[in-house]
Amino acid sequence: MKFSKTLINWYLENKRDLPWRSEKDAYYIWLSEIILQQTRIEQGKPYYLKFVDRFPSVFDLAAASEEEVLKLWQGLGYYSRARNLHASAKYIVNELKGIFPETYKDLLQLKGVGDYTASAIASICYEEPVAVVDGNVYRVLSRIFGISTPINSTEGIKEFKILAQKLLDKTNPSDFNQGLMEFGALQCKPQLPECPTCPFSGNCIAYKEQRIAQLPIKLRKQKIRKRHFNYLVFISEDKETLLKQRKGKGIWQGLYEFPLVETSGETSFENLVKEEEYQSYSTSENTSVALFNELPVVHKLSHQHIFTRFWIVNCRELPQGGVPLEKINEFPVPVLIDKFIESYCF
DNA sequence: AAATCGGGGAA
DNA sequence: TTCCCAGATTT
Repeated sequence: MKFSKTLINWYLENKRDLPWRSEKDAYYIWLSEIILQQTRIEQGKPYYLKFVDRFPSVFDLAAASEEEVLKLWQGLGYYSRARNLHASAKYIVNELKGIFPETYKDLLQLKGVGDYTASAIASICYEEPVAVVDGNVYRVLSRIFGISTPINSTEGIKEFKILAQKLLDKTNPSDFNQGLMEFGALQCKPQLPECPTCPFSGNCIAYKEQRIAQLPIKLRKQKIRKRHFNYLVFISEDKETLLKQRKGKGIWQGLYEFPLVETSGETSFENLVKEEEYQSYSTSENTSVALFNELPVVHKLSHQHIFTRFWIVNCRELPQGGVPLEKINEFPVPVLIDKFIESYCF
């Protein structure tokens, strides 16, 4: 039987019931696709429900502040997705009169929408015959067709896209694309795939040659950078603290955190404030400093390990821009900061 | 072409 | 621990 026919039959029998499934409105599909980038369904699902509830239309999303969008995104990671989502919503409302782009080519113009997401929206919402290639698709195709080209090489990216496009059922792109991904997620799993019950096992090259565990092939392992963060948690007598918004290039852009002193290693409070601008009000009289955690909290990102110490600085008053402690939960913060706030209980 | 950007779940 | 997740963007 034809590949696409077998696949779609499997999909119609096995597909999960998900909140965005059978949805055709591009706004909702777009929302779900951005949320699910590099994110497991089970992790993204509650966020999707929150966003749909708070922003039922692209107009609601466009009218919100970036801070509110980031607050709703808090904990999901890759925060540029939230900022791009918000920017694109404003672009759609202001430049396109709220009408969503309807082709792969036009969808690509949206910030945060690349080849995968444009293909997903175009095929699911408009039945445009463009194949999606996500992590699931790489795995399924590399195994069934026995392809050893590294999936994160320029060659591989091109080769798998062409193959998926060739296999695509042009009369039913939506079910084909979703079926291929669903098949990878449920049947052709990374570990211990369900080969005995697989409808393709008879034609699967990796299965025949016992290379299931070796495919797909992925190159390079990024080395992890170690960093040392010292957060100054000011607490004034009128129960205020200081928060600063992260700007510029690195991690957590747009999120808030306590005043940060990054050092090359563990350090003392004296060394901490010596070179920083906080000494004006952190070393004056009537202040007391206490190291909250002797053992650094290790916050692990996929590309860096952050060794963190929190320093509690009780002081009489803060210069300006203090945040009342009861309002601290209104700010979008990294998980690292949120966990501290939860554990400290001001 | 390679680096960067989060956080969590599973083995 | 290690790998991976409905990837995109910057360097």
